[in-house]
Amino acid sequence: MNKDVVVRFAPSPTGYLHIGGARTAIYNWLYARKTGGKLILRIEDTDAERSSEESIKGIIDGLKWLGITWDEGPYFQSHFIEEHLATAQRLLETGHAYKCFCTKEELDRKREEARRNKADMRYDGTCRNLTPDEIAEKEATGLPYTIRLKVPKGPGSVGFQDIVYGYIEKKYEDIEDFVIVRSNGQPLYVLSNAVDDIRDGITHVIRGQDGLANTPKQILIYRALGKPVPRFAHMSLTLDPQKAKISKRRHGERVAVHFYKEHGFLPWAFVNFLVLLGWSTPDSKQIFSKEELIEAFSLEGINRANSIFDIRKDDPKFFTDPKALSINAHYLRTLPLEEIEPYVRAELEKAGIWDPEYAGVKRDWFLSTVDLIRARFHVTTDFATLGRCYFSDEFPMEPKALKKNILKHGGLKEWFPMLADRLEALEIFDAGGAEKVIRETAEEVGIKAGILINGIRTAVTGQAVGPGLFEVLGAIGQKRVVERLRRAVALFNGL
RNA sequence: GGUCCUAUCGUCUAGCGGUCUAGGAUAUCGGCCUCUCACGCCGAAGACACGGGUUCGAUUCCCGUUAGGACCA
Repeated sequence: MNKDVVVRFAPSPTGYLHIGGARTAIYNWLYARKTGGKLILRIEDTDAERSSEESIKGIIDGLKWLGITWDEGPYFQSHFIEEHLATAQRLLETGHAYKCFCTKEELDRKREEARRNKADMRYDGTCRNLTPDEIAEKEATGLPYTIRLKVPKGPGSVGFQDIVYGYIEKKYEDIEDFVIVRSNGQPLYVLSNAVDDIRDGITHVIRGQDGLANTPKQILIYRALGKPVPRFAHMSLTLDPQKAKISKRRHGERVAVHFYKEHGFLPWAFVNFLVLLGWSTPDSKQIFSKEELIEAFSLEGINRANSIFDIRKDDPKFFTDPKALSINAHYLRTLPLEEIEPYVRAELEKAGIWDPEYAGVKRDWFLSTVDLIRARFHVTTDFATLGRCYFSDEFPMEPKALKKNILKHGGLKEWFPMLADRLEALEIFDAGGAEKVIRETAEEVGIKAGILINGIRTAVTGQAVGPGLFEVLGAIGQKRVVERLRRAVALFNGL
């Protein structure tokens, strides 16, 4: 293992794993695998109010489903609060931080005043220059205090070379002496996060662009602590079509990883889609195997502009980003059958139409049927819905198909039984044999073969569309085809 | 309000001063294939936010404007 690279994924367990978090996890994971480095999973659960066990489980399940593997952890930030506070104490002792006794009221007043003067409110450093005696005096009265980091005075600046955004610089004078420990004794995120990253030996911080703005503050903490500063790579954010940040509140389950698991996405297809949301190779390659992606990945390929996850809320044709569906469909029809077999099985089991023999004596039939129908499916759930007629005798009849392909041609009332008899009489029932029977019958009764073909398709599948009919008949099998044709005569009774 | 980031087809993006009459993917439309629908193949339409510079030459560099986003409050 390459000891030179240690990255981490550090989610807050305040909800399910959403696509933004998944993307961050994927980039960290890819970078670790690419460099032979180490990925640490750290749960930042210090917000006890909003954190939950359920959410931790959801995140871990989501990562596992995506196929993201980590080398260490999960660690829990809440286990290290003492260390965060001890670090603040050390900062106090070394003179890099100070106690601030200013009350909320005072600060609010100053803030209000600043607003009236159209100036920015930065902490004015009232307590920075307190003498030891003054501090002792205030402490003796039991006054609560926050701990603030001493930001250097003067004309300098903190800068760093972000791998994605380039050189970012912030003037000292634009940074106030920021709070690192609240008056109630809670460490702030900027501090906890930096302390954890130091302890875990993180060399590359790959995180959302929302961390960009407080990176200078964190660097100041590293410096005050005399620790080496890691490299930073901030990634663009994922927005909704209204260019608003995606959130559970606004978008519900649709932005959750588990939604895609439940709606028939293959995990790798989803990873492939997500990785392309804000990252690309110079040749704009679209489809990657895991090995290819690890090989091709680079932090430099991350786009600086935010990208839009094109969720379609009320689109009848696309229930989510069309590109995501397209990539999923691509994998569904091109992956080796054995790879999608378990997913199809899971869908059929969920629908209650799984036959254990599909994994036994009927496995060859099962795989070839999956192969026959998969080309026009987008998600694995389609196997249990659109593909139901191949695995169950109870399947819905589409009204439009019924009308157009069956009821419109009254002659089918006689032709269906005729075809049933002839197909039943076939000694070898296969695509070729069925085709011969159907075409000859069409000629005999003097109609276009298409009328019989489409009528039969609807009678045996309930649909107007599907694979070539003769292959369909071969897949459904002689007995069921004959039964369904005879049963179809009853469809005319409703007239 | 302050600071910072960003801006190429509807969407994801390539482009890192001339190779751009701006390439790919997806979505859309048309054609071929055909028993239907897909797949596949072929084709069409579709973008450099705006305004100034710099330069012999800007999508590319600089500055403003606008818009969006983030962070701090």
